[in-house]
Amino acid sequence: MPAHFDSVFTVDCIIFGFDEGELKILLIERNEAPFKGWFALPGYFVENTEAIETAAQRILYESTGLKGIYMEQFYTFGALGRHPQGRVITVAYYAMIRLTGQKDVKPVSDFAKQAVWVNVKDIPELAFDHSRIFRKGFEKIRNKISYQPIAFELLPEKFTLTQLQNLYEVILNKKLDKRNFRKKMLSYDILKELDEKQKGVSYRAAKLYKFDKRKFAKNFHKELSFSK
Amino acid sequence: MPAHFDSVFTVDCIIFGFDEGELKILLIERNEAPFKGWFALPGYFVENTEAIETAAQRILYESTGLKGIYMEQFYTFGALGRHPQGRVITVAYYAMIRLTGQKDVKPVSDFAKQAVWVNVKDIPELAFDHSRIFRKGFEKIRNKISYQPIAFELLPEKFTLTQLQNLYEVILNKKLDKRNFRKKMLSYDILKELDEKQKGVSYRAAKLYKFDKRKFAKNFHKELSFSK
DNA sequence: AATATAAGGTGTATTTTTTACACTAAGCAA
DNA sequence: TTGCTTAGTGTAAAAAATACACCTTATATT
Repeated sequence: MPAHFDSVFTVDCIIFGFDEGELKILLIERNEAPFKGWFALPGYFVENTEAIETAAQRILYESTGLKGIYMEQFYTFGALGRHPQGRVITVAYYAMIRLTGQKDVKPVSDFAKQAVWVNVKDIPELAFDHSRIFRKGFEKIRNKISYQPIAFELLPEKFTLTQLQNLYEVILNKKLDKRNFRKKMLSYDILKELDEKQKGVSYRAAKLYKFDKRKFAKNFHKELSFSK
Repeated sequence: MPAHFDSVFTVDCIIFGFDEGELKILLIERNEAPFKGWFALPGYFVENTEAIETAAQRILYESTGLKGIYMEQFYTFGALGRHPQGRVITVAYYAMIRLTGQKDVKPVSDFAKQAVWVNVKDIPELAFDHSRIFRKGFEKIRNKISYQPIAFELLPEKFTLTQLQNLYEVILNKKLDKRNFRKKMLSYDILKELDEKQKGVSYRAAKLYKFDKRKFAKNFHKELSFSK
């Protein structure tokens, strides 16, 4: 690696997952200088023959083994001095993935010692300006969830309304009213009620729902919003 | 200029102005290849010792002679093949400026033959992927105006409610109801009513208002929105 | 001075959306 | 059978959004 960079750019990714009622992101522990031993967002240099999008997809794949996940670019960081070795521009993306719980995450690249899922409430100080990048990205999805149904990507394909509400609650960081939440969510008419019920719970099982892309495309001109 | 670039990046700016009831952007006519003779967004390469923000400010200054205007980064374009000479990443910003009508715009740099204000409804096909950049930026301010008072930056310091409404109408591209608009805008309590009236009109003069930053900071937790 | 012209400025009733709030039903476990 | 835990439901009140039309005021014209 060169001692000093000239106009290099990287892609960093905030990869969100929802697991056991907690919103988490994937962090890697760096295995090389600078910031060796620190936690950081998964990211790497972009090849010169690679579109930014493609680089983001590659980084996601190297971090999680997943392909074809929707990623959204949310900001580009280019302050002087944000990288100790020289001028680096970073294009930041976020992704939301479906954690089935059992799936282990094994980063392929060797610049990372390990990858871990960390609750968004417990994010430590990160390498470079990654703390700032994280805050900006988190704020972005918090805003976006209010008018776009991005939350479904974090849930299993079949989910209960209570799970959906919990997810909204952890993203928005506030309690919502159960009746109002259900009323409103159902009123958008973008969910498909299944004939199935939850299994393996030691109490009354809840109905399962699916996100219905077709209905969404037809009905979704209104905006979603939750204030209590 | 090199025949082929390696990992170079640029900043392009959409500079909005509001003049005689029309929303316009500043375009330059390119004076060098590629796309010589085409219209393009003002933009240029970023120096390696320059923060992205600084480059955006510099480009604004070179295009308009203005300094210290608020600019917002809205997207970074990095598809392969978007520049005929090689890989170029472009960070796009928009700015909103106060056109006092008489002010001429004289671009300093010699890569531009001329700079012109063009109504957003009459934008021609632009160089590179600038048409796409424009559309994305315009969409952004259209969304943003609904919940942030960015519109005031386009108006003279003192303005009438009708002027403000006209501006909203051209940005949102729809007619608004006069009584509802006024009621709502005044209800936010972010305007200061002045003791002055419009001058030089051949009909009843309207009251002038100012945007009141203090009131805004105090009162503005709600969101602005207009649907009719 | 009278009149015409053009935009300024205002209120209310209706509909829609948001909010607040509490109990019964169902399923499992002991 | 009882207890525990979450599922699931409705209504009334408040707030926000919408639809809608006429009088006022300043200037220009005759």
